[in-house]
Amino acid sequence: MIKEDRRVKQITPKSEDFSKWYVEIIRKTEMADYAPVKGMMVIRPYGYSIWEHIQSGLDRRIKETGHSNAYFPLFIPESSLQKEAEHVEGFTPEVAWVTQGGTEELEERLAVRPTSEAIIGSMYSKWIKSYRDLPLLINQWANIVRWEKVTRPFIRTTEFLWQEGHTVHETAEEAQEETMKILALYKEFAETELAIPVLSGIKSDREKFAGAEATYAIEGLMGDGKALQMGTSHNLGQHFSKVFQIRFEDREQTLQYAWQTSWGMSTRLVGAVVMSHGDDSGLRLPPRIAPIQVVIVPISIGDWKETILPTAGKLAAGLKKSGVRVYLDQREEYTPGWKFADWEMRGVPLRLEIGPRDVKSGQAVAVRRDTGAKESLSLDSLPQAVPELLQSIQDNLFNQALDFRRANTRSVCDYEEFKKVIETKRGFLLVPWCGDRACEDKIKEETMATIRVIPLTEEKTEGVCIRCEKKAGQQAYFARSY
RNA sequence: CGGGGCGUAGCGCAGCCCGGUUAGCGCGCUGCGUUCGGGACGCAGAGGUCGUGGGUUCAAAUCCCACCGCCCCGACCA
Repeated sequence: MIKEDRRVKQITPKSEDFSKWYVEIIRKTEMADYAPVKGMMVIRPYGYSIWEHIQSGLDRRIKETGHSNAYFPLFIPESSLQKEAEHVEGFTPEVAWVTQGGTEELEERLAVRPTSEAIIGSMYSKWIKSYRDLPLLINQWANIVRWEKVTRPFIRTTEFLWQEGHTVHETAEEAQEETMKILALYKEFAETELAIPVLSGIKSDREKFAGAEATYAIEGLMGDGKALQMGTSHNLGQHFSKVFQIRFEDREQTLQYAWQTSWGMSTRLVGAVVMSHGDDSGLRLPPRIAPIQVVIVPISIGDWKETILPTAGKLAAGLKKSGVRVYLDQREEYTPGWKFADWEMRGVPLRLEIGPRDVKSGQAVAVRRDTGAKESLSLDSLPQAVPELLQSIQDNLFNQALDFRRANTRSVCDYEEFKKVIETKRGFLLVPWCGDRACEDKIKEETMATIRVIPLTEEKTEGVCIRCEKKAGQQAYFARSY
């Protein structure tokens, strides 16, 4: 029998060095590679395919809720970017500038978009005249540049891909409704497609988007106990409409500033999938976003090309017909054992092995990536059984991640205990908080933990602030984060 | 941007202290053959601006300076 450790010799164990484990997975599975410019990466076909599946699931939901895609320019005139004071202040440290076109110095510098509120605001002011033009519901898929000091593949790169929704509404209520609708959409997406349970709620002022009235977010818990912001939905109020003069004549024939929202999710989600589900053997991909959902490995013995391959080929065709993304690995230069390990590392949810014994008995051995469980299934049953198995794997990955998050979410009232848990176990800590920025800052200074979200409950909280012992009106989830 | 570590073949590393033939090893890669139900084996091969640029020296992977990149730990952020 094969010992466990033989399978994993290529990857640093997760428990030994999480960061190293993460980077090794990204590179060894050929998801991405470092580019010549600091902080920039190439997304290779395997990684890009995961992103494409994320895109399609998200794009479908965005369209189903009435939004249309459009595309705005990469460059933003400096004067536009500087209109919203808080926005400029927030983004200035990480904006890349174009100062020259060809050999000519530009009269006005151009910002490479760090986000598109400014450029979109300047266009919306031209398009919106009447309440009849509202709501305006636009999304764009784009690349973004933020000059970050510390980068990590997928999680934080200088350039990244994302979608950003930018909507305009007649009333504050409608804008708020939109903000919450998208927050719910993001949560549902993360949980059903990525199999990552997320907390959702509102950000503290300290953590909110530069220029927003309020920021809502979904937060996932990664395998090392650190939180990751996975999507944000902002209620922009009238901040941008006032500076970009986005005005409309309302139903009472008075001129009003419009109410806006913006929201985004990015290629960071690919990193979230790796860090939520991966294990010591490599990736474990949720079937819904896996580039390959099922790999068929024929056991290459003797005259296998005549005796086994036809059956394997028929099986592959049958699965493809039932909508499964299947790959028949008929490479001759690798042994079956090598292929098993390789596909496990790449996170393929389900493997089907077919050897001489299986052909004889009309079966195949199915091996789940999530549990490692093996079972023999009849070939006839597979076109039905495989989609069910994939769903079961999807559900199990979600449940495992949920168990992990539950085990690592703690209610704490004592600050000493808080510090101890953050230091030793990490995870989410739900604690009473007075609502003061000063306490939040001190907690960050002293423990490196920040408020991830403040849950959206109507319930009143009893007790006193964990840090200052004033009366706490609310509870907040704290964690160390990426 | 601060503190620490690292950069030698595609990947992982040795060599560097104490400068001195053609710069090594494992894996991977190429060819041929035997194999193949959990990372096969034999034989033959290919592959290197020793991160980049300067300097010291008769001589630099090795010593000195600068720069670049990556990783970790902090300050800032999808």
